[in-house]
Amino acid sequence: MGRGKIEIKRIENSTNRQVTFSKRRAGLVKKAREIGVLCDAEVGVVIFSSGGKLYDYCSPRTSLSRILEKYQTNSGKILWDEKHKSLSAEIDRVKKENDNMQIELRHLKGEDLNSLQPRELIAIEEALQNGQTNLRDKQMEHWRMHKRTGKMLEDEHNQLSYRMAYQHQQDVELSGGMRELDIGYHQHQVQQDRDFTSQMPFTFRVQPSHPNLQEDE
Amino acid sequence: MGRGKIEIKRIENSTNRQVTFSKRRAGLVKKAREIGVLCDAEVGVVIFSSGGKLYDYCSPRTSLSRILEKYQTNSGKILWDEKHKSLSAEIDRVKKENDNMQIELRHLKGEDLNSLQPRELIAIEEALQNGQTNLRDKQMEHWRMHKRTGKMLEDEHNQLSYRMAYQHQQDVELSGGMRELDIGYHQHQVQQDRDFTSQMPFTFRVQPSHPNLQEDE
DNA sequence: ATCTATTGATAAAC
DNA sequence: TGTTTATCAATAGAT
Repeated sequence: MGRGKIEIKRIENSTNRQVTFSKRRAGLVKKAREIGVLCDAEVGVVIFSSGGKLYDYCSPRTSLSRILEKYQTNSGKILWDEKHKSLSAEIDRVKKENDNMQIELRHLKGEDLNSLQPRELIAIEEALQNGQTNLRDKQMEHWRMHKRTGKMLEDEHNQLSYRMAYQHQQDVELSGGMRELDIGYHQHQVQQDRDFTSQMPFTFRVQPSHPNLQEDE
Repeated sequence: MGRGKIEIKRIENSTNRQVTFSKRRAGLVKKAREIGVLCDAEVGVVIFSSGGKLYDYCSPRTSLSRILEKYQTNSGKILWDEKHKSLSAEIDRVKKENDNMQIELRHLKGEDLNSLQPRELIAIEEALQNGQTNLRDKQMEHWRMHKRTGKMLEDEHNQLSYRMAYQHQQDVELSGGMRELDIGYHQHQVQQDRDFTSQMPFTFRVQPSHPNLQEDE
Protein backbone atom coordinates (compact mmCIF):
# COMPACT_ATOMS: atom_id res chain seq x y z
CA MET A 1 0.00 0.00 0.00
CA GLY A 2 1.84 2.94 -1.20
CA ARG A 3 3.47 4.05 -4.34
CA GLY A 4 4.82 0.62 -4.79
CA LYS A 5 4.56 -2.82 -3.27
CA ILE A 6 7.26 -3.64 -0.77
CA GLU A 7 8.63 -6.92 0.39
CA ILE A 8 8.13 -7.67 4.06
CA LYS A 9 11.75 -7.78 5.13
CA ARG A 10 14.01 -5.51 7.10
CA ILE A 11 14.31 -2.08 5.49
CA GLU A 12 18.00 -1.51 5.11
CA ASN A 13 17.91 2.23 4.63
CA SER A 14 17.95 3.55 8.15
CA THR A 15 16.02 6.70 7.37
CA ASN A 16 13.31 4.83 5.50
CA ARG A 17 13.15 2.32 8.29
CA GLN A 18 12.64 5.06 10.82
CA VAL A 19 9.99 6.75 8.75
CA THR A 20 8.17 3.54 8.10
CA PHE A 21 8.36 2.67 11.75
CA SER A 22 6.68 5.89 12.75
CA LYS A 23 3.95 5.52 10.18
CA ARG A 24 3.26 1.91 10.86
CA ARG A 25 3.43 2.34 14.58
CA ALA A 26 0.71 4.96 14.32
CA GLY A 27 -1.24 2.62 12.07
CA LEU A 28 -0.86 -0.28 14.46
CA VAL A 29 -2.07 1.74 17.41
CA LYS A 30 -4.97 3.04 15.40
CA LYS A 31 -5.95 -0.49 14.50
CA ALA A 32 -5.63 -1.55 18.08
CA ARG A 33 -7.88 1.29 19.19
CA GLU A 34 -10.39 0.48 16.48
CA ILE A 35 -10.72 -3.19 17.29
CA GLY A 36 -11.11 -2.27 20.90
CA VAL A 37 -13.97 0.07 20.17
CA LEU A 38 -15.65 -1.85 17.38
CA CYS A 39 -15.51 -5.24 19.04
CA ASP A 40 -15.54 -4.31 22.67
CA ALA A 41 -12.14 -5.88 23.19
CA GLU A 42 -9.26 -5.11 25.50
CA VAL A 43 -6.00 -4.56 23.70
CA GLY A 44 -2.51 -3.94 24.87
CA VAL A 45 0.42 -3.23 22.58
CA VAL A 46 4.08 -2.80 23.43
CA ILE A 47 6.58 -1.79 20.78
CA PHE A 48 10.33 -1.28 20.91
CA SER A 49 11.91 0.50 18.01
CA SER A 50 15.20 -0.89 16.73
CA GLY A 51 16.82 1.94 18.63
CA GLY A 52 15.27 0.55 21.80
CA LYS A 53 12.73 3.26 22.31
CA LEU A 54 9.51 2.17 23.95
CA TYR A 55 5.98 2.81 22.74
CA ASP A 56 2.81 1.31 24.07
CA TYR A 57 -0.92 1.42 23.84
CA CYS A 58 -3.74 -0.03 25.81
CA SER A 59 -7.51 0.25 25.72
CA PRO A 60 -9.15 2.91 27.81
CA ARG A 61 -10.70 1.92 31.14
CA THR A 62 -7.86 -0.46 31.82
CA SER A 63 -4.12 -0.44 32.05
CA LEU A 64 -1.32 -2.40 30.59
CA SER A 65 -0.65 -3.97 33.93
CA ARG A 66 -4.20 -5.10 34.28
CA ILE A 67 -4.18 -6.54 30.78
CA LEU A 68 -0.95 -8.31 31.48
CA GLU A 69 -2.26 -9.65 34.72
CA LYS A 70 -5.21 -11.05 32.86
CA TYR A 71 -2.78 -12.42 30.34
CA GLN A 72 -0.97 -14.24 33.08
CA THR A 73 -4.18 -15.65 34.45
CA ASN A 74 -5.45 -16.84 31.10
CA SER A 75 -2.21 -18.13 29.69
CA GLY A 76 -0.85 -19.61 32.86
CA LYS A 77 2.47 -17.96 32.15
CA ILE A 78 4.22 -16.43 35.08
CA LEU A 79 5.14 -12.88 34.36
CA TRP A 80 5.42 -11.68 37.90
CA ASP A 81 7.31 -12.53 40.98
CA GLU A 82 6.18 -13.95 44.23
CA LYS A 83 5.29 -10.65 45.83
CA HIS A 84 2.47 -10.25 43.43
CA LYS A 85 1.20 -13.66 44.22
CA SER A 86 0.75 -12.75 47.82
CA LEU A 87 -1.27 -9.72 46.83
CA SER A 88 -3.39 -11.85 44.58
CA ALA A 89 -3.81 -14.33 47.37
CA GLU A 90 -5.05 -11.61 49.66
CA ILE A 91 -7.54 -10.52 47.05
CA ASP A 92 -8.79 -14.06 46.81
CA ARG A 93 -9.03 -14.32 50.56
CA VAL A 94 -10.95 -11.08 50.93
CA LYS A 95 -13.21 -11.92 48.04
CA LYS A 96 -14.05 -15.23 49.63
CA GLU A 97 -14.83 -13.49 52.89
CA ASN A 98 -16.95 -11.21 50.81
CA ASP A 99 -18.87 -14.06 49.27
CA ASN A 100 -19.58 -15.59 52.63
CA MET A 101 -20.95 -12.34 53.95
CA GLN A 102 -22.98 -11.94 50.82
CA ILE A 103 -24.55 -15.31 51.48
CA GLU A 104 -25.21 -14.55 55.11
CA LEU A 105 -26.82 -11.26 54.17
CA ARG A 106 -29.04 -12.91 51.64
CA HIS A 107 -30.09 -15.47 54.19
CA LEU A 108 -30.96 -12.84 56.73
CA LYS A 109 -33.02 -11.14 54.07
CA GLY A 110 -34.81 -14.39 53.46
CA GLU A 111 -33.25 -15.03 50.08
CA ASP A 112 -31.63 -18.17 48.71
CA LEU A 113 -33.03 -20.32 51.47
CA ASN A 114 -33.83 -23.29 49.29
CA SER A 115 -30.69 -25.27 49.89
CA LEU A 116 -30.79 -24.89 53.66
CA GLN A 117 -31.66 -27.49 56.21
CA PRO A 118 -34.22 -26.85 58.95
CA ARG A 119 -31.41 -26.57 61.44
CA GLU A 120 -29.84 -23.78 59.44
CA LEU A 121 -33.13 -22.02 59.03
CA ILE A 122 -33.52 -22.06 62.77
CA ALA A 123 -30.16 -20.42 63.25
CA ILE A 124 -31.21 -17.67 60.88
CA GLU A 125 -34.51 -17.34 62.63
CA GLU A 126 -32.71 -16.83 65.90
CA ALA A 127 -30.46 -14.21 64.40
CA LEU A 128 -33.46 -12.36 63.03
CA GLN A 129 -35.28 -12.49 66.34
CA ASN A 130 -32.24 -11.23 68.07
CA GLY A 131 -31.76 -8.44 65.62
CA GLN A 132 -35.34 -7.45 65.94
CA THR A 133 -35.20 -7.37 69.69
CA ASN A 134 -32.08 -5.26 69.71
CA LEU A 135 -33.45 -2.97 67.09
CA ARG A 136 -36.64 -2.34 68.95
CA ASP A 137 -34.74 -1.57 72.10
CA LYS A 138 -32.85 1.00 70.16
CA GLN A 139 -35.97 2.45 68.66
CA MET A 140 -37.52 2.77 72.08
CA GLU A 141 -34.39 4.49 73.25
CA HIS A 142 -34.72 6.97 70.45
CA TRP A 143 -38.29 7.49 71.33
CA ARG A 144 -37.58 8.19 74.94
CA MET A 145 -34.68 10.43 74.21
CA HIS A 146 -36.60 12.50 71.79
CA LYS A 147 -39.49 12.69 74.10
CA ARG A 148 -37.31 13.89 76.94
CA THR A 149 -35.41 16.44 74.96
CA GLY A 150 -38.50 17.51 73.11
CA LYS A 151 -36.35 17.83 70.06
CA MET A 152 -38.14 15.36 67.89
CA LEU A 153 -38.81 16.77 64.49
CA GLU A 154 -42.34 16.59 63.31
CA ASP A 155 -41.85 14.17 60.44
CA GLU A 156 -39.45 12.02 62.35
CA HIS A 157 -41.97 11.84 65.07
CA ASN A 158 -44.75 10.87 62.75
CA GLN A 159 -42.67 8.34 60.94
CA LEU A 160 -41.57 6.66 64.11
CA SER A 161 -45.03 6.55 65.56
CA TYR A 162 -46.42 5.19 62.37
CA ARG A 163 -43.68 2.66 62.21
CA MET A 164 -44.23 1.37 65.66
CA ALA A 165 -47.88 0.98 65.05
CA TYR A 166 -47.03 -0.92 61.93
CA GLN A 167 -44.60 -3.19 63.76
CA HIS A 168 -47.24 -4.00 66.20
CA GLN A 169 -49.67 -4.94 63.53
CA GLN A 170 -47.06 -7.03 61.75
CA ASP A 171 -46.45 -8.98 64.88
CA VAL A 172 -50.08 -9.66 65.38
CA GLU A 173 -50.36 -10.86 61.85
CA LEU A 174 -47.36 -13.11 62.06
CA SER A 175 -48.53 -14.36 65.34
CA GLY A 176 -51.81 -15.26 63.79
CA GLY A 177 -50.03 -17.09 61.02
CA MET A 178 -48.14 -19.08 63.57
CA ARG A 179 -51.28 -19.96 65.36
CA GLU A 180 -52.41 -21.84 62.33
CA LEU A 181 -49.14 -23.62 62.33
CA ASP A 182 -49.48 -24.56 65.94
CA ILE A 183 -52.87 -26.07 65.82
CA GLY A 184 -52.30 -28.37 62.97
CA TYR A 185 -51.28 -26.66 59.89
CA HIS A 186 -54.22 -25.84 57.78
CA GLN A 187 -52.25 -24.43 54.97
CA HIS A 188 -55.19 -23.11 53.07
CA GLN A 189 -56.31 -21.14 56.00
CA VAL A 190 -52.86 -19.78 56.48
CA GLN A 191 -52.76 -18.72 52.92
CA GLN A 192 -56.08 -17.02 53.27
CA ASP A 193 -54.90 -15.21 56.33
CA ARG A 194 -51.83 -14.04 54.48
CA ASP A 195 -53.79 -12.80 51.57
CA PHE A 196 -56.22 -11.03 53.74
CA THR A 197 -53.63 -9.32 55.82
CA SER A 198 -51.52 -8.35 52.88
CA GLN A 199 -54.50 -6.56 51.46
CA MET A 200 -54.95 -4.73 54.68
CA PRO A 201 -53.76 -1.19 54.36
CA PHE A 202 -51.24 0.13 56.80
CA THR A 203 -54.05 1.15 58.99
CA PHE A 204 -53.90 0.58 62.60
CA ARG A 205 -56.83 -1.52 63.60
CA VAL A 206 -55.77 -2.86 66.93
CA GLN A 207 -58.09 -3.12 69.82
CA PRO A 208 -56.48 -0.89 72.41
CA SER A 209 -56.30 -2.03 75.98
CA HIS A 210 -57.40 1.37 77.02
CA PRO A 211 -60.00 2.52 74.56
CA ASN A 212 -60.67 5.63 76.48
CA LEU A 213 -57.26 6.90 75.53
CA GLN A 214 -57.69 6.29 71.88
CA GLU A 215 -59.52 9.37 70.85
CA ASP A 216 -57.92 12.61 71.67
CA GLU A 217 -57.35 15.99 70.07
CA MET B 1 -12.14 -0.27 3.83
CA GLY B 2 -14.88 -2.55 2.81
CA ARG B 3 -18.16 -2.39 1.01
CA GLY B 4 -19.06 0.64 3.01
CA LYS B 5 -17.55 2.97 5.48
CA ILE B 6 -18.24 2.18 9.10
CA GLU B 7 -18.25 4.37 12.12
CA ILE B 8 -15.70 3.49 14.77
CA LYS B 9 -18.07 2.60 17.55
CA ARG B 10 -19.14 -0.61 19.15
CA ILE B 11 -20.79 -2.93 16.64
CA GLU B 12 -24.13 -3.77 18.14
CA ASN B 13 -24.87 -6.87 16.08
CA SER B 14 -23.16 -9.62 17.97
CA THR B 15 -22.43 -11.77 14.93
CA ASN B 16 -20.96 -8.91 12.98
CA ARG B 17 -18.92 -7.94 15.98
CA GLN B 18 -17.51 -11.41 16.26
CA VAL B 19 -16.70 -11.61 12.57
CA THR B 20 -15.11 -8.20 12.53
CA PHE B 21 -13.12 -9.11 15.61
CA SER B 22 -11.65 -12.14 13.92
CA LYS B 23 -10.77 -10.26 10.77
CA ARG B 24 -9.28 -7.28 12.49
CA ARG B 25 -7.43 -9.36 15.03
CA ALA B 26 -5.74 -11.15 12.15
CA GLY B 27 -5.04 -7.79 10.56
CA LEU B 28 -3.61 -6.35 13.75
CA VAL B 29 -1.31 -9.29 14.28
CA LYS B 30 -0.20 -9.12 10.69
CA LYS B 31 0.63 -5.45 11.08
CA ALA B 32 2.51 -6.18 14.24
CA ARG B 33 4.52 -8.85 12.52
CA GLU B 34 5.24 -6.57 9.56
CA ILE B 35 6.45 -3.64 11.60
CA GLY B 36 8.65 -6.04 13.49
CA VAL B 37 10.24 -7.36 10.36
CA LEU B 38 10.39 -4.17 8.32
CA CYS B 39 11.64 -1.95 11.06
CA ASP B 40 13.52 -4.44 13.16
CA ALA B 41 11.30 -3.75 16.13
CA GLU B 42 10.11 -5.88 18.99
CA VAL B 43 6.38 -6.00 19.33
CA GLY B 44 4.04 -7.56 21.82
CA VAL B 45 0.27 -7.59 21.44
CA VAL B 46 -2.31 -8.90 23.86
CA ILE B 47 -5.97 -8.96 22.94
CA PHE B 48 -8.98 -10.06 24.93
CA SER B 49 -12.19 -10.55 23.04
CA SER B 50 -15.34 -9.26 24.66
CA GLY B 51 -15.96 -12.85 25.69
CA GLY B 52 -12.68 -12.79 27.57
CA LYS B 53 -10.77 -15.08 25.23
CA LEU B 54 -7.07 -14.34 25.01
CA TYR B 55 -5.04 -13.78 21.84
CA ASP B 56 -1.50 -12.59 21.70
CA TYR B 57 1.43 -12.03 19.46
CA CYS B 58 5.02 -11.25 20.01
CA SER B 59 7.99 -10.89 17.77
CA PRO B 60 10.11 -13.97 17.10
CA ARG B 61 13.32 -14.49 19.03
CA THR B 62 11.73 -13.05 22.11
CA SER B 63 8.79 -13.65 24.41
CA LEU B 64 6.14 -11.59 26.01
CA SER B 65 7.80 -11.89 29.37
CA ARG B 66 11.07 -10.69 27.93
CA ILE B 67 9.32 -7.81 26.23
CA LEU B 68 7.60 -6.94 29.45
CA GLU B 69 10.82 -7.13 31.38
CA LYS B 70 12.29 -4.73 28.92
CA TYR B 71 9.20 -2.63 29.25
CA GLN B 72 9.73 -2.44 32.99
CA THR B 73 13.36 -1.51 32.59
CA ASN B 74 12.75 1.13 29.99
CA SER B 75 9.73 2.63 31.62
CA GLY B 76 11.31 2.75 35.02
CA LYS B 77 9.56 -0.16 36.66
CA ILE B 78 6.22 1.39 35.97
CA LEU B 79 4.79 -2.01 35.26
CA TRP B 80 5.61 -3.39 38.64
CA ASP B 81 4.38 -0.31 40.38
CA GLU B 82 1.32 -0.15 38.23
CA LYS B 83 0.49 -3.72 38.90
CA HIS B 84 1.20 -3.30 42.53
CA LYS B 85 -1.03 -0.29 42.58
CA SER B 86 -3.84 -1.95 40.73
CA LEU B 87 -3.70 -4.97 43.00
CA SER B 88 -3.67 -2.80 46.06
CA ALA B 89 -6.51 -0.78 44.65
CA GLU B 90 -8.53 -3.93 44.11
CA ILE B 91 -7.80 -5.07 47.62
CA ASP B 92 -9.00 -1.73 48.90
CA ARG B 93 -12.12 -1.93 46.81
CA VAL B 94 -12.99 -5.43 47.91
CA LYS B 95 -12.21 -4.64 51.51
CA LYS B 96 -14.47 -1.65 51.42
CA GLU B 97 -17.23 -3.77 49.97
CA ASN B 98 -16.45 -6.11 52.78
CA ASP B 99 -16.74 -3.44 55.42
CA ASN B 100 -20.06 -2.28 54.10
CA MET B 101 -21.43 -5.77 54.23
CA GLN B 102 -20.00 -6.22 57.67
CA ILE B 103 -21.86 -3.14 58.82
CA GLU B 104 -25.07 -4.21 57.18
CA LEU B 105 -24.77 -7.59 58.80
CA ARG B 106 -24.19 -6.10 62.21
CA HIS B 107 -27.17 -3.85 61.78
CA LEU B 108 -29.40 -6.72 60.84
CA LYS B 109 -28.18 -8.48 63.93
CA GLY B 110 -29.10 -5.45 65.97
CA GLU B 111 -25.54 -4.42 66.69
CA ASP B 112 -23.89 -1.04 66.36
CA LEU B 113 -27.17 0.78 66.05
CA ASN B 114 -26.16 3.74 68.16
CA SER B 115 -25.13 6.05 65.40
CA LEU B 116 -28.22 5.46 63.32
CA GLN B 117 -31.10 7.79 62.77
CA PRO B 118 -34.70 6.68 63.23
CA ARG B 119 -35.09 6.62 59.49
CA GLU B 120 -32.24 4.18 59.15
CA LEU B 121 -33.57 2.04 61.94
CA ILE B 122 -36.82 1.82 60.09
CA ALA B 123 -35.08 0.58 56.97
CA ILE B 124 -33.44 -2.14 59.00
CA GLU B 125 -36.69 -3.00 60.64
CA GLU B 126 -38.24 -3.47 57.25
CA ALA B 127 -35.43 -5.70 56.11
CA LEU B 128 -35.82 -7.84 59.21
CA GLN B 129 -39.55 -8.12 58.78
CA ASN B 130 -39.01 -9.12 55.22
CA GLY B 131 -36.42 -11.69 56.05
CA GLN B 132 -38.59 -13.12 58.73
CA THR B 133 -41.55 -13.43 56.43
CA ASN B 134 -39.51 -15.16 53.77
CA LEU B 135 -37.89 -17.40 56.30
CA ARG B 136 -41.13 -18.52 57.80
CA ASP B 137 -42.53 -19.30 54.42
CA LYS B 138 -39.55 -21.50 53.87
CA GLN B 139 -39.89 -23.17 57.23
CA MET B 140 -43.51 -23.90 56.56
CA GLU B 141 -42.50 -25.40 53.29
CA HIS B 142 -40.07 -27.67 55.08
CA TRP B 143 -42.70 -28.58 57.57
CA ARG B 144 -45.20 -29.48 54.93
CA MET B 145 -42.72 -31.45 52.92
CA HIS B 146 -41.54 -33.45 55.88
CA LYS B 147 -45.03 -34.01 57.02
CA ARG B 148 -46.02 -35.27 53.61
CA THR B 149 -43.07 -37.56 53.10
CA GLY B 150 -43.15 -38.72 56.69
CA LYS B 151 -39.41 -38.71 56.62
CA MET B 152 -38.84 -36.16 59.29
CA LEU B 153 -36.27 -37.26 61.79
CA GLU B 154 -37.36 -37.29 65.35
CA ASP B 155 -35.07 -34.61 66.69
CA GLU B 156 -35.51 -32.41 63.69
CA HIS B 157 -39.20 -32.69 64.17
CA ASN B 158 -39.01 -31.78 67.80
CA GLN B 159 -36.70 -28.95 67.23
CA LEU B 160 -38.81 -27.46 64.51
CA SER B 161 -42.03 -27.81 66.42
CA TYR B 162 -40.47 -26.31 69.49
CA ARG B 163 -39.06 -23.54 67.44
CA MET B 164 -42.32 -22.65 65.84
CA ALA B 165 -44.11 -22.57 69.12
CA TYR B 166 -41.38 -20.33 70.43
CA GLN B 167 -41.72 -18.04 67.48
CA HIS B 168 -45.36 -17.74 68.15
CA GLN B 169 -44.83 -16.81 71.72
CA GLN B 170 -42.13 -14.33 70.84
CA ASP B 171 -44.42 -12.63 68.43
CA VAL B 172 -47.15 -12.34 70.92
CA GLU B 173 -44.78 -10.95 73.47
CA LEU B 174 -43.26 -8.43 71.15
CA SER B 175 -46.64 -7.58 69.90
CA GLY B 176 -47.76 -6.91 73.41
CA GLY B 177 -44.74 -4.80 74.12
CA MET B 178 -45.44 -2.71 71.09
CA ARG B 179 -48.99 -2.32 72.06
CA GLU B 180 -47.95 -0.75 75.31
CA LEU B 181 -45.71 1.54 73.41
CA ASP B 182 -48.48 2.45 71.14
CA ILE B 183 -50.74 3.29 73.95
CA GLY B 184 -48.07 5.39 75.46
CA TYR B 185 -47.80 7.24 72.24
CA HIS B 186 -51.42 8.12 72.09
CA GLN B 187 -51.40 9.05 75.67
CA HIS B 188 -48.50 11.29 75.03
CA GLN B 189 -50.73 13.25 72.79
CA VAL B 190 -53.22 13.88 75.54
CA GLN B 191 -51.31 14.15 78.73
CA GLN B 192 -47.68 14.99 78.47
CA ASP B 193 -47.15 14.80 82.19
CA ARG B 194 -48.10 11.14 82.60
CA ASP B 195 -45.25 9.35 81.01
CA PHE B 196 -46.16 5.71 80.94
CA THR B 197 -43.82 4.79 78.19
CA SER B 198 -40.68 6.01 79.82
CA GLN B 199 -41.53 4.05 82.91
CA MET B 200 -42.42 1.01 80.96
CA PRO B 201 -39.79 -1.67 81.18
CA PHE B 202 -39.27 -3.87 78.23
CA THR B 203 -41.29 -6.52 79.94
CA PHE B 204 -44.45 -7.92 78.71
CA ARG B 205 -47.70 -7.28 80.38
CA VAL B 206 -49.48 -8.77 77.52
CA GLN B 207 -53.07 -9.32 76.89
CA PRO B 208 -52.59 -12.11 74.43
CA SER B 209 -54.62 -11.71 71.32
CA HIS B 210 -55.38 -15.37 71.47
CA PRO B 211 -55.31 -16.48 75.06
CA ASN B 212 -56.42 -19.95 74.20
CA LEU B 213 -53.22 -20.44 72.29
CA GLN B 214 -50.87 -19.21 74.96
CA GLU B 215 -50.49 -22.52 76.64
CA ASP B 216 -50.25 -25.40 74.36
CA GLU B 217 -47.94 -28.39 74.30
C1' DA C 1 -14.84 -19.64 4.76
C1' DT C 2 -14.64 -17.03 0.19
C1' DC C 3 -15.47 -13.18 -2.75
C1' DT C 4 -15.16 -8.26 -4.23
C1' DA C 5 -16.38 -3.44 -4.08
C1' DT C 6 -14.72 -0.03 -1.30
C1' DT C 7 -12.43 2.33 2.06
C1' DG C 8 -8.11 2.65 4.51
C1' DA C 9 -3.13 2.58 5.03
C1' DT C 10 0.99 3.95 3.50
C1' DA C 11 5.58 4.27 0.30
C1' DA C 12 7.57 7.61 -2.05
C1' DA C 13 8.01 12.25 -3.10
C1' DC C 14 8.01 16.83 -1.51
C1' DT D 1 8.27 15.57 10.96
C1' DG D 2 3.93 16.87 8.09
C1' DT D 3 1.40 16.71 3.65
C1' DT D 4 0.24 14.81 -0.69
C1' DT D 5 -0.93 11.28 -3.80
C1' DA D 6 -0.68 7.08 -6.26
C1' DT D 7 -0.99 2.42 -4.98
C1' DC D 8 -1.56 -1.61 -2.54
C1' DA D 9 -3.86 -3.80 1.57
C1' DA D 10 -7.52 -4.57 4.67
C1' DT D 11 -11.99 -5.48 5.21
C1' DA D 12 -17.58 -4.86 5.35
C1' DG D 13 -21.12 -6.99 3.47
C1' DA D 14 -22.74 -10.52 0.66
C1' DT D 15 -22.60 -15.33 -0.53
